[in-house]
Amino acid sequence: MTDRRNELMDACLAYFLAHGVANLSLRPLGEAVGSSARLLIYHFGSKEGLITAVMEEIQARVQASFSVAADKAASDAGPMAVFWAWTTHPDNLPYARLLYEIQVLALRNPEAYGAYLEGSSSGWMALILASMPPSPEALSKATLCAALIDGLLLEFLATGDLRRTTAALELFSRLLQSQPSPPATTHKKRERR
Amino acid sequence: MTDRRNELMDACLAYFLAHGVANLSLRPLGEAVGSSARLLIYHFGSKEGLITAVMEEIQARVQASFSVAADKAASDAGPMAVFWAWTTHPDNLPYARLLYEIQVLALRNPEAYGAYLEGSSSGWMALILASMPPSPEALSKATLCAALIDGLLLEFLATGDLRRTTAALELFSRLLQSQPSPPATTHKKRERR
DNA sequence: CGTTTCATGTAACACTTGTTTCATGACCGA
DNA sequence: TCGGTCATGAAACAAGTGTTACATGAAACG
Repeated sequence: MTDRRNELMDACLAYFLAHGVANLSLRPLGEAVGSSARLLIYHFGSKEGLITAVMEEIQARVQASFSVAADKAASDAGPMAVFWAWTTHPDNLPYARLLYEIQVLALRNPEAYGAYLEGSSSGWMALILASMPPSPEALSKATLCAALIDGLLLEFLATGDLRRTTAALELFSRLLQSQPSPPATTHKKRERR
Repeated sequence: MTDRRNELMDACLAYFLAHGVANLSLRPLGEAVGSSARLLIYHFGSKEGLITAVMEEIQARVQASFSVAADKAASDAGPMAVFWAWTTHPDNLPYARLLYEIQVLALRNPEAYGAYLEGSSSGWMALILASMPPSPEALSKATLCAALIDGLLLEFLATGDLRRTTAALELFSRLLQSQPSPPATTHKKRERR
């Protein structure tokens, strides 16, 4: 019943990753996936329905793929290094690019794209917070880490310079580990790692 | 001679800041600026010519506005704090949003938008590098600072949470100042931790 | 077999896109 | 006053947009 629909969904997903969603047009998309604009509307109701369906699928895949990677290397390296390695992998990079695109689109019309932002930067915040020991600065620290990954990833996408961006991340990790405790706490308690 | 053109340019610039450039359409733009698509093409040659002209003007304004702010508070606070305060100012924020938009657009078609990326993240790299003492880790450090500002700004644009993002930036500044020297220099190899 | 549902193709509809053509004033130097 | 740029308007053009109406073939089910 939804057999052909699933096939189309997979093909559309690949097309989204390759061409983005900002200037999406049904007729070229239909032709690229071996179908037609007519059938895309038939199976997904409308262009917006198609985008919604595909983006939900993308979000599910991203989370699934990342959770696998995160479990596998839970305490192997730092969580940030794990996430960085996963995101910059060539297989996963198109997802990041697409999520950036949607995030920027959502800045202008949140009612259309705001729903997909859960999987983006602020969505990872909770995940980061959960993997951190609670502290009065946990929120700032999580924001810091998330923003840094975001910025480095955008820089990597723009320049393709994996070495420089990775070096910057490693420098940050060193900074983070060298100073676990903020300047003014009650009384300098030893932090064990 | 180019009198009316300058008026139109100013109005278009404001429209760009308010509505973005991704889904720009000449007829609504013309109406919004008290003109018509016909005249926009007449004065700027084509839609692309208009975008080029307006983006160049925007870039000039951004650099001018920021250099003023930077001179005024050169060593007042840290350079990052100065830049952060300038960027998050409500008057300047639309510029950042537009530059993000163009940066993401440039990820998909660099031949159209790549030229405007000089004012964006990687463009600031040289500026940051110049304001830093030279060191073997200067490049990583500059990349780190630029990416962090980028990520935090994107997070601020998406969530509007100025307090949290600013706190994260301050935490980062503290981290940076607490560890000015990298781990492995010539002497002093007691970096074992 | 008849009927109903699903999948698909063709063609159209109403609309928007960037751009161009033609025409009309307005102003300005000669 | 004449000629010539400059600015502007109305309308059209070809192409592309999402979407829909109509028709058709196949397959499933009674």
